[in-house]
Amino acid sequence: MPRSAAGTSKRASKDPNAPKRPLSAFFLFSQDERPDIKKKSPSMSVGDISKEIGARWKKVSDDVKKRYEQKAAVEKQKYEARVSEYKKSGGGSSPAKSASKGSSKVAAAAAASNKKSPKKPAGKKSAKSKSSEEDNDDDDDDEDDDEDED
DNA sequence: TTCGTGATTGTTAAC
DNA sequence: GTTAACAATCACGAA
Repeated sequence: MPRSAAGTSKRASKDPNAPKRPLSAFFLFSQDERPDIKKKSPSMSVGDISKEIGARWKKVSDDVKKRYEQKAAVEKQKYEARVSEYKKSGGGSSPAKSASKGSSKVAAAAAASNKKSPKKPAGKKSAKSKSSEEDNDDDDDDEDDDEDED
């Protein structure tokens, strides 16, 4: 089924400043596998790599899956916390406010996305996070790691 | 120069 | 309960 077919904007309430959704177990798995697949097959396109990841995902043992699911659960908790903060900051009512100083990373990311993709809400192509914040320790510094511009 | 496309699965949230 | 959007990734093409 064509997921991107419907342009009905069922979720018109999508806020550009809303926290990004957490990565699922499969996506965490893909992040680990993608570099490996790329290394083995540099000529593979993103779509092909995705297929390969999907195939591998079906083959991995439950133990491995469980490990990724646990990581995904952690991400989910962080996401929920971020949503909480986001709603407290205005819940999209006043994006400018949160962008000013309300939500740390969300605002920064939104600002960055906004600068890069002013047309798109959350920037489907935001990405680039790895290149930019590869030095970012994957802990939970997403609460307050920016704001150095002030 | 900048953005969309493609392809995957899981999760979330709107209806 | 159902359904569709959206999450990461990035080379490449199109405008």
